[in-house]
Parts: sequence; structure tokens; C-alpha cells
Amino acid sequence: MRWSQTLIPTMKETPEGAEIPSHVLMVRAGLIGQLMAGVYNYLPLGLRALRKAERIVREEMDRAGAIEIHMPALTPIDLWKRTGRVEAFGNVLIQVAVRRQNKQVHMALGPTHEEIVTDLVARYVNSYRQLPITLYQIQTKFRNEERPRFGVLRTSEFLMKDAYSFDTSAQGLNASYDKMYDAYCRIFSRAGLKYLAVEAESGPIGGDASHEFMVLAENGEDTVVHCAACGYAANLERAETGQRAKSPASGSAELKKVPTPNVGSIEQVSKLLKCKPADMLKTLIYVADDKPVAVLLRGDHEANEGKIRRALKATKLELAPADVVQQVTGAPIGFAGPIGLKIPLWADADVAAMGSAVVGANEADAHYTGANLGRDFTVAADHYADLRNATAGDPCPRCPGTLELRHAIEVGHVFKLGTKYSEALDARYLDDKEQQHAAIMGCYGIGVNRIIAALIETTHDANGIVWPMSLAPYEIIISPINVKEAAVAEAAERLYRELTDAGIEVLLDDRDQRPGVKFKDADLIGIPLRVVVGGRGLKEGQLEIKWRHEAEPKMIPLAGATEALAEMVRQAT
RNA sequence: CGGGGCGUAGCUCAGCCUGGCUAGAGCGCUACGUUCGGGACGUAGAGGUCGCAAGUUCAAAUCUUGUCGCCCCGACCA
Repeated sequence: MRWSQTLIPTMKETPEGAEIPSHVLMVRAGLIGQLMAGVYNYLPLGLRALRKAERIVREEMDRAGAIEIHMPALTPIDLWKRTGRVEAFGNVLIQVAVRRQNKQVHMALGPTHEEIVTDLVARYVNSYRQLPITLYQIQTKFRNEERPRFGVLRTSEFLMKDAYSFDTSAQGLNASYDKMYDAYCRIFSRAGLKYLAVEAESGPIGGDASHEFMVLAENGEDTVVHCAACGYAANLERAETGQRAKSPASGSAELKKVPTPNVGSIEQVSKLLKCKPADMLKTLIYVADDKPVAVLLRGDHEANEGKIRRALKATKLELAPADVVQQVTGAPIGFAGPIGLKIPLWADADVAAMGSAVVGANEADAHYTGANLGRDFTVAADHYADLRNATAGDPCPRCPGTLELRHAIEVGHVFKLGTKYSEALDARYLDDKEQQHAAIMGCYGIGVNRIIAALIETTHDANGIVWPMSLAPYEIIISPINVKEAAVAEAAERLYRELTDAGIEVLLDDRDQRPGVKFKDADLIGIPLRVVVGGRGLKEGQLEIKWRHEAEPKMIPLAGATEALAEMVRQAT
């Protein structure tokens, strides 16, 4: 492609409103342009990169045995009603109503396609002989984001690869899941991303496994817990913490009631009593399956409701409303403490290691100082558990290492679904004993736009994007120093023609611009290999080449340059 | 949905507080000339209902109210 004949609107200045590197660079390099909040035009360079990512995804899905289909973005609202997801999605689901011959027809723009694919399978799959099958598509999804942000990382319309597996057994599901997991690893490796497959919360539905594929990035919206020593990685909801203190520490301070008028939060009390939050005991009153319980945490720790729910074996868990707290503790919210409480006490493992602590006094405007576990209150031995979010510095659950918290961009998610959708939408098959069963499903998503954004976010430099060969919009950029010099222009044209004929994707910067402008633009748009054609080199029969990720250029002979360059591109792919 | 910020030329912004003549700069764009190995220089030019609406005033980019849009922090996010 000739630069002069396509549309690459590069810009020098940082666009207003773009904050993070991937957003700034995608706009500055002319990949995308904003149409409205959370909705972007893809310009030629951006589209080419997106198509490259899409191709990698498609090749690896096909290799893994998944079958490509295409489902519509326009979907009947009825399907979403049957699975209860009109409510579940709420405002995120973009609904449209149109008029057809005096009738209202209700539709929704697909935010994901579990309903559609399950309905499709229900129509055509009747026998175990047709299973297992994994169907996928690469298609535009619509979600009304309350707050779109970060350029292309969180948008209301985006390109997603979504795959759905249908199996007849849990083992079958596991096999389908593992195939997708492996395919994802290949996809993200080929895209040049440094990713982590982290254990993720699978929620109340579905099996025991779910993994998110995360790219560590300063500006990521998600938090992952990571152990550099052994590679353990999980998202914050799921992360376990390592073995912590078991034997109660002994505190010796005297139990004393102190007034704390109108001061209930950990932060306020610690300020008033001049103690660290870590020396305070947080007492949270929960209602678990309609029964109140108290959960004790160190003051600086955060409750993890998923862990609490599992520890208590509760199906329903929520923080107690004010009237329940009043009734159980005899005090308003903010003054609950373990001493004298008549409801079951549960404690996070770290509570056992606390000495004398500050606790609520179970009466308004008062706390105790010097509360000692074992002397002033007790927690049953089997009521200690991991009940909190991991924090930086916690021991790793898998090795003697230490956990750290890192921001990350979620680029993919694999998930065991179970039979929620197949039952709701009657995707049933007949087994060899003529028994009907709902198919066991898994679902697997990749945010294709996010592959591009995450790559740029993690591998740019001060001058612009640095594409890997696999995603680059063009593999080689030819920059003639001066297109008005006939010898230079001719040599550049010939090289362009020969490389293109050799199947290389080449961008010829044929603009009548000064060299500085071309170099800056070439760096900005990040094409992996730059070939400079200049009068000086030509006289000596030389071409200058420079890899985008290297600092120094080198010279190669003009004779045989086409073959040499094509070989370099092949090597780098 | 709570809190904060911003809408002036294609882009980035100044001017607004303290109302006053034909509304400015840099970049980009057009023409011509000189240039030509890391965002050149000169000359001439094109380009703006100051987001929109109403109000106050002799007079509004500037003050007031409303409205629309965009961005940031938080909440939310299958």
C-alpha cells in the first residue's frame, strides 16, 4: 500500500481525553477515531491489526476443533426472558423495539450469545452421537457500559470471539475446556502478549473451574494476585492466602471501655484512639441463609464474601441491615464487637495472631481497648478460615514466596457453565439408553480489540507503538528519503513491487515529506521493519534497515535485498 | 448512578475571573519559492453560528439558568 493512497491520519499532539498509552497511541497513530463515548471508528491501520488478531484467533480455534458459525447481533428478547437475563443484565442489555404492521417487536443487541447458541443447538442437536461439539464466532457485541473508558479497553460495541462447548459428561466438558485453554495459550503467545492464566471466581452456576487470561499492565482495570516465585496467579475474588498464624498470640493489656462518640468506622476510631487499623478487630454482622453471624477480621483487611459464603456453607449471604445489627449487638452499625455476642463467631486466620485489640463494645459510642482473644472472647477452633481478600505481602498458598497485587487487562475468559442454559432453553439430547439429558456447556470468550490495546499498552516506547510481526498492520515500511530524486524513487518503487510480489505486506511512504517526518511517523505507527532508501546508500549499493525494537540501523546490500528482507520477515513471524 | 472537570479553527490550546472595536496562537491545510538523513524556512492564503437554547445588558466567547456532549475518580461490569 502507498501511504499517499490510504488514510493514516497521524498526529503530533496527545488528543484531549486520552490518558493511557494504548488509547493515546491508537489515536495518534491513526488506528482509531472516536465516534461517541465508548464507540470507535477503525481506520485502515487499526482494522488491519484487528484482522491480524482475528486471524490468529480463528486459526487456533479451528486447530482446536471448534466450528465457526455466525449468529446475529439482533436477537429476540424472548430468549433473554427465558433465562432470566433481561434482569441479570439490566441496563447493560441494549433493547430495541420496532414497529411491524401495528405490532411492537422487542429485540436486544447481543451482549454475548449463550442464549442464541443454546437455542441453535436445541434446534439441531438431538443425539449423543452429535456430541461433543464446540461452536464459535467472531462477532460484534453490544453492551451499554455505564462508563466507557480507557479507549478501546471498555467500549459499548466490541469484537468478541465467543465459543460454546456442548458435552455429555463432566469429563467431556473438562476435555473441551482444556482444549480451549490450550488454544488460548497459543493465541496470546502468538499475539506477543505476556499473559497469566489466573484462577477466577466461577460464581454460583457452573463447575469448579474458571480461568481468566490476564495481561499485566499498570492501567488494567482488574487486580490479580501473583506470586513471582512459583507463578501462582488468581484474581482478587478467588486468591487464597498461604498458611497464617494458628496459635493465639498472647496480649496482656487490660480490658478497658473507652468512649468513642459518633465514631464508628475503623479509620475514624484508629485516628481517635491513636492506634493502627491492624491493631483493631473488625466485626461484621452478616445474614447467612436468614441467620445472623459475626465475622471477625483484622482492621486493615477486607472481607471476601465468596470465601465467607463457602466457609459457612451458605447459599445466601449479605451484610446485615441496620435493624438486624441493632437487634443482635444492641448498638448501631459501627460499634459491633465479639465480646458478649450471642451469635456464631467466625474469624479470619489472621485474627488468631492478634494480641490486645480494639473492638466495638456492642453499645453506641463506645469501644473496648485491650480485648484479648481467649480471655475476653473465644472463637471455635473450626470457625477459623481464610475469609478475606489477599493483600500484598501475604504468604503464597503454594510456595514459601510472597504474594503481590498487580493490575491487569482481561483478554480472555474460559468458563464451565454446566446446564443452566441448556435446561432453560431445552438443549437436550438422547443418550444410548434413550434417556434425555441437558447438554453440559462451557463458554469461552476473547476480547479481540483488547488484544490490540493490551499489546500496545505493554509494548510501546517513547516514540510510539512497537508491533510484533504477528499483529503488525504492515510487515515492512519503505521510507524513501526524497521521492523527488528519481534514482531513490525508482529504487523504492522496485523494492515495493518485488516485496509485494513476494507476499510481504509493505507500506511505501511515498509522501513528499522530509525524512524527519517519515521517521517519526514510521516509529509512531510501529511497523516492525523499516527500510530506508537514500541517495547515499544507493551509490554504494546499500540499503539501510532498522528493526523497530532495536536502536541502531544496519546496512544490507541492495542486490538480493528482496529475498533477504522476505526471509527476515519470515524469521520474525 | 454519586463526585469533579471541560466544550473557542481539522488538532492542541490562550482569551472568560474584572462584559466593550474586524476573536487569537502553535501545529495541520492550500499556492509559490528555498530546502531535503530524525517532526525545515519564507511569502501569500483558506478555515470559527466561541456546543445549543433562553435570560440579564446599550453591548455576551466572557455573567445567569437550562440543555446536549466529552473526559476523570468512585459505584456497577455476563
